Amino acid sequence: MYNLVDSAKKQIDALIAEAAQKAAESGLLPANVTLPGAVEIPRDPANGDYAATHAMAGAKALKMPPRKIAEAITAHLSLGGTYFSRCDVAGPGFINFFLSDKWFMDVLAAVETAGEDYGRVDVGAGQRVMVEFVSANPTGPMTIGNARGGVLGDALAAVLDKAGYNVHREFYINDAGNQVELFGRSIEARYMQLCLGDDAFEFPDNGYHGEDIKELAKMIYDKEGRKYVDMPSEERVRAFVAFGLPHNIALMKQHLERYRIHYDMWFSEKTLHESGAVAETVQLLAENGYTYEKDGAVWLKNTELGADKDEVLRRSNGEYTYYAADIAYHRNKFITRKFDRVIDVLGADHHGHMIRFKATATCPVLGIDQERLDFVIMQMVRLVRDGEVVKVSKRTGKALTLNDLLDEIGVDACRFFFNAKPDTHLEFDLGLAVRQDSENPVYYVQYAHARICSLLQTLAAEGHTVSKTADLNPAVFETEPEREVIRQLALLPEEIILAARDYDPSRINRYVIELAARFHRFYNACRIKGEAEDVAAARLKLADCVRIVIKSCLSLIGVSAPEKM
RNA sequence: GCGCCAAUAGCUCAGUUGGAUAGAGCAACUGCCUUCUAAGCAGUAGGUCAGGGGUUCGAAUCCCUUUUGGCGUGCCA
Repeated sequence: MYNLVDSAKKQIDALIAEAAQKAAESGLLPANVTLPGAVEIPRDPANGDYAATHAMAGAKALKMPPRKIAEAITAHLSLGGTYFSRCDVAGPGFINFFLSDKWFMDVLAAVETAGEDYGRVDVGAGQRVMVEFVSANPTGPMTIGNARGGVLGDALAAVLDKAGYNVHREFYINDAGNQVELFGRSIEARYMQLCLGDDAFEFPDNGYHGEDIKELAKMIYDKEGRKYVDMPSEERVRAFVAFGLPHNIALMKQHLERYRIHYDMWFSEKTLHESGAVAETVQLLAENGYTYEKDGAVWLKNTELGADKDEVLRRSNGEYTYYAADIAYHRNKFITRKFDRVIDVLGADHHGHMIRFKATATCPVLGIDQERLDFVIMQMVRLVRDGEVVKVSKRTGKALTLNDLLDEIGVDACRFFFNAKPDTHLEFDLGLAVRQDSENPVYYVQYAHARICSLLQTLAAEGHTVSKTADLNPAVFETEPEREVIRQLALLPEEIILAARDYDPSRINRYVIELAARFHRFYNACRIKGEAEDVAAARLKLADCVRIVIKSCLSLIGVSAPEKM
């Protein structure tokens, strides 16, 4: 575990505390003061590699001008044996620290030692965390919204893994309930129309109008002919569901694998009904007075738990609702399978459900630890074609499927593009996305990787191989572009910590774009061939470290790192 | 109506627990390949951080409010 940024910041905290103590002893500062400031990385490197705000933050408590406090501190700082070569007081009272050569070398050494595991931290301490994501209804193909949820969930899981959590990826299959019934009746209608003519059988209200339903009916017809025509409707629908669901689920698995998403488990909602877990959960709530009956249905007193409305758990027809099953499902996650933390990645169209479910989770008899249940709500994807918003709906069948999207723009571009901050709306312009040119930032990053691979290969052919950090001249990185690259390399562990803390894997995109940019700048400003031997060796090492980190970041977000472009 | 999310350059978006002169990409314009990949780099131009109050040494960031947009508010999932 290497985190040179954290090490440097901690050193500064300690240095300032020590200097403040000495300043107090010499009477320059009041005694027994603790300064609350923070250590930051200034935007402009002219303001130092790190800046401490302690003097400004403490001005009020000490009743002294910030600059005077800063000067009292710096007068007592001893930087010998630290990562810093000098420090200044600047602006309103910042104490700016400048890094020494040793720090830059230690960063490269950290990348060298850890390899592609560089950036790993242990904030998770091995806690078991489940990330449930996509969980699309198996009543049709996955859409562009699922494309976003898939990337977000999978990359979040990868980030949490790198942050030291024990991660489990799960897909919840909604293979029970009304929508499944409707799915079966939609196939039935298409099948009967195929056998008896379009007007011979009425299509159900709110049925699924997609082409895929017609194809399923056609497959049944081609395989078994008119066998089902005279069967009672109920039996026929059951048979069609039994055919259609596994077919669709297999297809979803196939498409998600293509999207480089692999689940540890596909969890069937139906099994919760069959095992009695749903009935048991509703029973438990009823026994403890959290339910009431109205109009023949069983309701959950969710308003008593802080929600804006009550929920039906068992419909008047005797069937349990999705809501009841979802409670049972979360009891399964926490109680049966004992996950330390559960994260559900949901679309914004489910946020109402999330809010009410959070209220339900406070119900003490359920044993769901709401402190350990988190939601990532991702805003909708707006699909735009030629400047016009395209309306999509699974039920009307007018959706662009995930698989079509992968055909059009490729897995890499798709994974990179959809890994955007969850809580902002994402505009997806079809015309733009189809373009496989430099407009897409994924090529920018991949190009940096390919460029380095080519560079290493070319130089290796001339006898220049990558050295060990220990063999480098420690004072050789003199130019700003070189140092900028190393500063960025050092930042990865912090990025992993923040991405895991905020459930925002898109930080990795931004991080790796910035790393690539700094590398390209370095590449244009600094040559390797023809330079003095120690300079060439150090720069080659630098390039190799960038290669390692780009590759591991891309792998984290599920994007390939080509060696040639 | 109520609830959740958002509003930053012409467009798409960054902006680290409140920090120094608000950044990048695209689009526009100007340069840079007989030398390691020009899918690259350097530069120019572009801003009432939606509007208005407040908190403090200091606000795009925190609080209040108004406006605009998206989503939700089913015995659907």
